[in-house]
Amino acid sequence: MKNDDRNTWQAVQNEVRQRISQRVWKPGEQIPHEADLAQEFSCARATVNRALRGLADAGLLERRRKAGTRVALNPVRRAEFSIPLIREEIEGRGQEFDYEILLREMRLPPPDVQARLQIGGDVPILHLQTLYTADRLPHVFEIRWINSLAVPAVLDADFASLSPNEWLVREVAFDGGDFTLSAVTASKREASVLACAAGEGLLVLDRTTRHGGQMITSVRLMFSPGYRMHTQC
Amino acid sequence: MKNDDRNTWQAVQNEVRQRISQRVWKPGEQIPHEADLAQEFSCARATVNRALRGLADAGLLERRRKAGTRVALNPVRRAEFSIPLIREEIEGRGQEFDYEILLREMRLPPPDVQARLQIGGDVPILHLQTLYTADRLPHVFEIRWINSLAVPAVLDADFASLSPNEWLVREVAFDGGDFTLSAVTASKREASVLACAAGEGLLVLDRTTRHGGQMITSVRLMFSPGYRMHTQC
DNA sequence: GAGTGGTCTAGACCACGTT
DNA sequence: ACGTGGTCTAGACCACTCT
Repeated sequence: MKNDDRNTWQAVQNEVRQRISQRVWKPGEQIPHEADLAQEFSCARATVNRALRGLADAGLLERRRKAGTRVALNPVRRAEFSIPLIREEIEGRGQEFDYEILLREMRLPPPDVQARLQIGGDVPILHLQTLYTADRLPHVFEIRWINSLAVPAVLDADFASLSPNEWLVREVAFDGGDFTLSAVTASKREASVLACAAGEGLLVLDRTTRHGGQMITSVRLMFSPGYRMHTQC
Repeated sequence: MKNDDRNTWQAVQNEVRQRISQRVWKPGEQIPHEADLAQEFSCARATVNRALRGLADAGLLERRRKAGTRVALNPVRRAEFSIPLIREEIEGRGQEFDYEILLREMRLPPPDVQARLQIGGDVPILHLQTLYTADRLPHVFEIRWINSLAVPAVLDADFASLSPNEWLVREVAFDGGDFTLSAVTASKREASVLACAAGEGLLVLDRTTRHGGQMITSVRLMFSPGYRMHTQC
C-alpha cells in the first residue's frame, strides 16, 4: 500500500471512496466538514479539500457552500472516451496505417454543414472524402468540410504524407469543438467504401472544431462495422 | 471579466490557454517553470501549479518532473460524454417518461454475458428486457442481466415504480464499471420493440457494473434511431 | 547529482447560499 | 448573519527523472 498510512490527499480520497462504496456514508447523506475530516486524518484542510474536490469532479460527491458535502444520489453519470488520432490508434495495435483521398473538390456545403461552420450557402469550400485503412482493410470513412476562407493555406496542401486531420492538427490552432456520436444505416456508397453490406449499422462521430470564434472544420467519421469505443471508470 | 486581473488560478489558466491557442507557446515547446510563472503573475507557485495541473488533466499540457512542462502535440484527444439516467434525460426535455418490462425470467446467460459477469454457464440468473418510452414513443430498448447470486434481493423487486436501473442504483453500491459504444443493425425483434424498420442502424451502449470485486449487472441499451450523444469541449 | 513538478502545512480571507 | 467550501500564500520537503 502506498497511499494508506501517509497523510496524502490520495489516502484521504481512498478512505472516503471506501466509505461511500461501503455505504458507511449513504447516498444523499451529508458527510463531515472539511475541518472535521482534517482533524480525523490529522492533515491540513487543504489536503482534505484536494481529496474531496476530486471526488466531486468525478460525480461521487456534491458540494455546496454552506450546505456542506453530500454523497451523490446518482453516481457514475459521466464516461470519458478518448478520441485517438486514427494513425496512432491503428499503429498502436501493430497494424499498418494508410489512407486514400477519394474525393477532393471545392463545393457548396449542404445546409447542416453550412450551419455548423456558420458560413453562407453561396461559398464553395474544400470538401474531402478519405478512407483510412488498417492492414489495407477499410477502417474509417471520413467526410470532411474545411472552412477554406478561414484557412486558405489548406488549398495548397497535398495531403501526401499527412492526412487531412494530421495536416490540420499541425497547421491550425484549436480552441474547442463539439462531438456527437450516433449511428446510421450504411448507404450503398458508404457500404462500397467500407467494403461492408449496404444497410449495416455504422457508428458515426461528428466533430466540429473552432478557433477564436471561427469555425475551422466539420468532419464525419463513419467507422467500419464492429468498431467499438471503450472506456472504464 | 472576473478572473482576469486578480491572481486567481483561473486567471493564470486563461492566460496560459490563450498563449497556447495563439501559439505564443507552440506545440511541443517547453514553457517556463512554475517558479518563473509565479513571479510573472505575482502569485504563489501553488496557484500556478493548480492552473497548469488543470490544463494537463485536460490534455493541453504534458508535464514531467525534471523535464518540465510542454505544450501537447495532439490536443483534444478526450471527450467526456454524460450518461444520464433515462428518466432524467426524458423528463428534462419536458417529455413523459414511462417504461414497460417486456420480459422477466431466470435464464442461463449467453457466453459473452457469462464472461462479463464472471460466472459459470450453468447458473440461471435474472434476465430483464425493458422498453423505455418518451411521450409514449419508444426511446431505449434495455436488455439486462443481473447477477442475482450477488444481489439476491433483486428477485423480490417488482419494478413497479422503479425501473430496473433505478432499483439497482438505489439498492446496490457501485465501485466502477466499463462502457462500450458501438452500432448494430436492428434485428426484427429489436425493430418491432423500437417501432422502427428492421435493418436500421442503432446506437448501442454496453455497460458492466462492479462492486467490490463482484460483477453486479451487464446491460445493453439500444437507442431508437436518430438518438445522439453530444458533448462539447 | 541536480532540476523540476508534486504535495503538505498553517493560517488567512473571501464568496456564496442557506437560514 | 453566519457557516461552509473555495482559494491564496509562503515556505518546506519529497519524488521522480534526465544528464
